[in-house]
Amino acid sequence: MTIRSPILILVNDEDLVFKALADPTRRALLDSLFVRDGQTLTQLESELEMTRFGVMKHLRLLEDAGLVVTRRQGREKLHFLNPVPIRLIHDRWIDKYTEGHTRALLDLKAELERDEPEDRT
Amino acid sequence: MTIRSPILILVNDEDLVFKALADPTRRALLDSLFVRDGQTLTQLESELEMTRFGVMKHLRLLEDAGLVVTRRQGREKLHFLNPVPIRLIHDRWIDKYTEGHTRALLDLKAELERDEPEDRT
DNA sequence: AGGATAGGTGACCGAATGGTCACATGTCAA
DNA sequence: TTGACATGTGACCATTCGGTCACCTATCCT
Repeated sequence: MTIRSPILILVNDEDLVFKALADPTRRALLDSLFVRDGQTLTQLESELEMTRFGVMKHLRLLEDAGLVVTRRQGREKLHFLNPVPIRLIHDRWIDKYTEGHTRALLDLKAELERDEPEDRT
Repeated sequence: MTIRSPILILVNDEDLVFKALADPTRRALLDSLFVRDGQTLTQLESELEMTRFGVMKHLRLLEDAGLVVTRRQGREKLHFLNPVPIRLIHDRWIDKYTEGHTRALLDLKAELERDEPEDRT
């Protein structure tokens, strides 16, 4: 008999993770949870220019992908950010031996952008 | 007058990166380049069940996203994996103070899966 | 109890995406 | 120079995706 861990369930399907990250609204939701964890649907909706139904649909995809974990509290549903799938993406294509080079490039990039700030989505 | 670095051009639009990663064929291309870097279009096509045109279209998106860098050599075009955008995704949602916890969770997951191997896409 | 509030379901439509093909350009090698 | 090879372009079609709405269920509070 094998024991099935909750973590295995959280990060089951990689395709769901990448599909979930492909939408800017869903990335904004992750950003919001990164700043303040455990928000409800209504709280998250108030920060976006979208209907509640749209936000709900996006949160559903994030939850299916394991990027967001939820906990019910009375009639409210709290949403929490789960960093594990993101870390797995990193580990997939970043070689441990070349990770130093990547870090060095990013440091250089930050150095250059300090003089020339650039707008991002 | 400001100097525009090549690195800034490589990682310009985050949306292109996530859209590029959202397709399983494009992820397979990155996997192939991770194993053997600098492959041509024809080499990459031979590993996939798809027309040359389809593969070309996918490589175009990966290049626009900065995930793949190319170099022409005669009539051939060599493709190289660029890890910088992946590292940026990681840094966005992995807090440096909680990174240890994430690593610990993944170690535990690996421990559990050693007894119970699971198939992935 | 009963109204207000938080969350959920299924259908629907316009827009974007994945994949293929006919055709075109540039390069090597005999 | 001529034919073979590697790569590129634009149009086209089936499918998927993002967002909204009408309608429904569950919980809280007076």
